[in-house]
Amino acid sequence: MNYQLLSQCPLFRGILVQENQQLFAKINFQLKKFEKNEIVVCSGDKVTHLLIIMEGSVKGEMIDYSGKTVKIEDIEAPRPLAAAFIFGKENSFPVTVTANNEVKILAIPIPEFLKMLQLSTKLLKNYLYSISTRAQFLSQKLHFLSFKTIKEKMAHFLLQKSGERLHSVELKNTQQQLADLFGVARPSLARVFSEMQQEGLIKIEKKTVTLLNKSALNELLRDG
Amino acid sequence: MNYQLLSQCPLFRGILVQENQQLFAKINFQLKKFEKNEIVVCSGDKVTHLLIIMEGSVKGEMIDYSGKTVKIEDIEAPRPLAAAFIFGKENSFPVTVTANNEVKILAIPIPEFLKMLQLSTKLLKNYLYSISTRAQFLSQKLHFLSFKTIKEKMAHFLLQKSGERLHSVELKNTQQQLADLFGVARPSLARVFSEMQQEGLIKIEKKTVTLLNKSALNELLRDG
DNA sequence: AATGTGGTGTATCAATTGTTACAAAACACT
DNA sequence: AGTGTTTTGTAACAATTGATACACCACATT
Repeated sequence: MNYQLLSQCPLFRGILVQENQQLFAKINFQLKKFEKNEIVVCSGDKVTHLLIIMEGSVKGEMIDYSGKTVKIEDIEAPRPLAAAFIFGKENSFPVTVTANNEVKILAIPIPEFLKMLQLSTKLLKNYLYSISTRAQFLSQKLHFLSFKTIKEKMAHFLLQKSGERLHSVELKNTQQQLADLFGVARPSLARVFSEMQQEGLIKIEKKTVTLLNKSALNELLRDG
Repeated sequence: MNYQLLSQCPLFRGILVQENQQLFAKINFQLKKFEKNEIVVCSGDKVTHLLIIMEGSVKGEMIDYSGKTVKIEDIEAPRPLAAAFIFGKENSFPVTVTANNEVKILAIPIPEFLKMLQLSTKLLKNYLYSISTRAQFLSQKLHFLSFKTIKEKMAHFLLQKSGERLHSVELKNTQQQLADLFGVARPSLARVFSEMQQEGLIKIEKKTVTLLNKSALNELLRDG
């Protein structure tokens, strides 16, 4: 197996090639090959292994309620597959995964992976880091979506960017990119910008947004 | 320490009292007492310990950007505190935690907790289960919020409830409860119900919703 | 039967946002 | 400076939803 490549995978980052070799020597695992268009896992399959793509890329497709398939995302080597679904309540794949090209996949049975986690503190840390960070990311995203109006989202965004001390924010994205991030239409975003400016909440000069009234911005979040 | 109580905590569920005793004998930990209104952790503090509330309850408060505090939630014993923030990228508390009454808190340094995870397979499983399930929950919630119109949310809800085979759904909640779940106003929900009925998508009889055109419902999700 | 209560269907109006369109401004490149 | 492209500001209108109000129905209680 290519341990050099493995160490590029977030899960095994920072672990010496030699350590990995010793680690894998103690457990059972399989290295599976899939031809192009071959199905790797089916939606609904029980998750029994940790699957790590070592070579090639796969696509995830969801089967909708009428039977049609909709492409979700591409995953490229070297990355684990559905890491959040290994140990959770719902332990069957939500998507059907198909090989985009010739693919090599490392399959570690869950009990074996548990063993590995207990053998290597670094691996355990890496794994906990990855799923915790993902949970944090989701949690933050969810909090962001909980703001209903564009003005609230904007206030939250600006306050977060500025931190506790600063009173100005440098926008590094275009309005269009910001609008996409917020999930709103670009003119709507621009309208909110000019409204907030008229209300004396912010001042916009080119790409710099100055927060003139942080307290008022905060109240927008609470009352909304 | 009260190991009986500990085993009621999701993290230690299914582990014999005796095992827990042996486990805790091998590590360093502290049992801290806090008086009412005493601050347990401050927003911004580095997360250095796993904190588990053993007795009493605490409240989490967020300090906003202008310095005011806003209550977020109450947490009652026995439950861990901010379990998702222990190992993630952002490893400082997002909230300030204060004791609601006299509180006993079990504090395990992170390196010690890692040791415990490697010593007890059951504990490791429990912990992975809890944070994975949380990630799944968040992911699902996020997916749900990604639908913009009420009609889309409704279609998703009904298709999910009905599954692949069934063609009818029994509503176990009132419209008000459903509206709260969707985060919309009750009359808006009722309006969407009647619109979808007029369009021939569904049929409503008392608490039973019959899905007349699953394909059309699916297309609502994709195009929206 | 009378009454009260909670849930539902619906209408009206206001607020917010999306859509489309277009002009001005900023920018990059020659 | 001149030209073409991207970005921004803004307006007019449509679509969606929230807010409020009220009538109606089902049901339980008396």
